[in-house]
Amino acid sequence: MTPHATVVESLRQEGYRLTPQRMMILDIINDSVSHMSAEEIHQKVRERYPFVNISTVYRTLNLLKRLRLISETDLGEGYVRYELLERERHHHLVCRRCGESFALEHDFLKPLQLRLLKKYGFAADLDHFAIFGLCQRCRSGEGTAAAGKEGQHGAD
Amino acid sequence: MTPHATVVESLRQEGYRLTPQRMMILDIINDSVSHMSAEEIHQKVRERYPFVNISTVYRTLNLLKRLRLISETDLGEGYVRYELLERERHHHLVCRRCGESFALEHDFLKPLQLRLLKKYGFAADLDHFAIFGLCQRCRSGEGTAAAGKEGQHGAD
DNA sequence: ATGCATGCAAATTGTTTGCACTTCA
DNA sequence: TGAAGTGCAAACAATTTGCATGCAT
Repeated sequence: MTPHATVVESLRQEGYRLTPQRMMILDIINDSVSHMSAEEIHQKVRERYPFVNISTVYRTLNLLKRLRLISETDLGEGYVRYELLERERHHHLVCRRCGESFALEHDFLKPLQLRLLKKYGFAADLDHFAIFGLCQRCRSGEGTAAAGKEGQHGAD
Repeated sequence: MTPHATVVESLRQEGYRLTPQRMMILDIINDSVSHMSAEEIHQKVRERYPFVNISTVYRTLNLLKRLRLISETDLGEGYVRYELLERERHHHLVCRRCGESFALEHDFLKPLQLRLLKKYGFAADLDHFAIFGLCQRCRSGEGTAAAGKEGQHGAD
C-alpha cells in the first residue's frame, strides 16, 4: 500500500525529496496496525530492502515529526512509538503498577483542547497522549504488578 | 531547611533508611523553587558535600518516585525534572515552535482526572503534566522560533 | 551540477548496574 | 551482625552526528 497521497504531497510541497527509503518507511508506518518503534520500523523496512540504515529511519522519523505527519508517543517503554497522524486520534491510559495499557477515545481530551485554545490561544498537540496512573484492578488491590514502570511518563 | 516531616516519615514508615545523602537530596529538592534535573540536584548536593555520587542521586530519585513523593516531568529537554509532590499542582504548556513554557493551573486538568476515575476507575497521576503545542504568538505568525523542539513530548 | 539524502561508524548522553566497601538499625 | 546504602567505573541503549559518497531534481 502506498502512503496516503496527502503525506506524499506534504513532503513534496515542502521541497523534500521522495526517496525510496522515505517511501518504504512511510509504507511501513502506513501499513502497520498500531504505532511502532524506530527499531521495529527499521526491521520491517529491511525485510523489503536490507540496506536501509537505522539512522536514515531516525532521520526520516524526525522529518515526518517536524512536519507533523506522524506522532511520537512515549508509553514508558524506554523508547518512543510512531504513528501516522491521519489515523483516528486515540490515547492511552497506562497503569504504573501492572503496565497494562487501555485505549482512550479522543473525545475525552477534546474539552481540554478546546479550553486551552479559548483561554490561552494555545493549540495543544493532543494527538496521541499517554496518561499514567493506577488502573481499576490495581487500585482494588488485586494488581498483577507485572511489568509496572514507576513514575509519570510522557504523553507524546 | 529540613524536608517536610511527611516525606521523612513516609520513608521511615516504609522501612527505608534516612541516610545523610538522602537527607541532602531531599533538602535540595525541597529548597528549590522549581523542578530540577538530576544533574542540577547533583551539583547542588556537591556544593554542600562533594562526595555524593550521581548514581546515588538517581537511585534516591527513583526511590522517591516509586513512593510517589516526587514527580517526574519531561519538558522535552532531553532529561527529566523532579519536584516534590507536596507542592501545589501545576502543569506546563510548552510551545513546540519557540520553546516557551507557560504555567497551567491544576484546576484545568481536574475535570479530565475526574472523568477518568468515574468512567474507567483509572486514577490518573496528573501531578505535573507537560502539554506541547503552538502558543498564541507563534500561531499568529510572529513566532520567534527560538529554541523550538520538534515533536510531541511527554508529560511527566 | 549541485545540494539534499544516505550509509557507516563513532560519538553522545542520561541513566542504570555490578561489585566491593561502608554504615545504619 | 547483616541487610540496606553508597561510590566508582563500566555498561547500556536509544538516538544523533560527521563525513564521504551517491542520487534525485
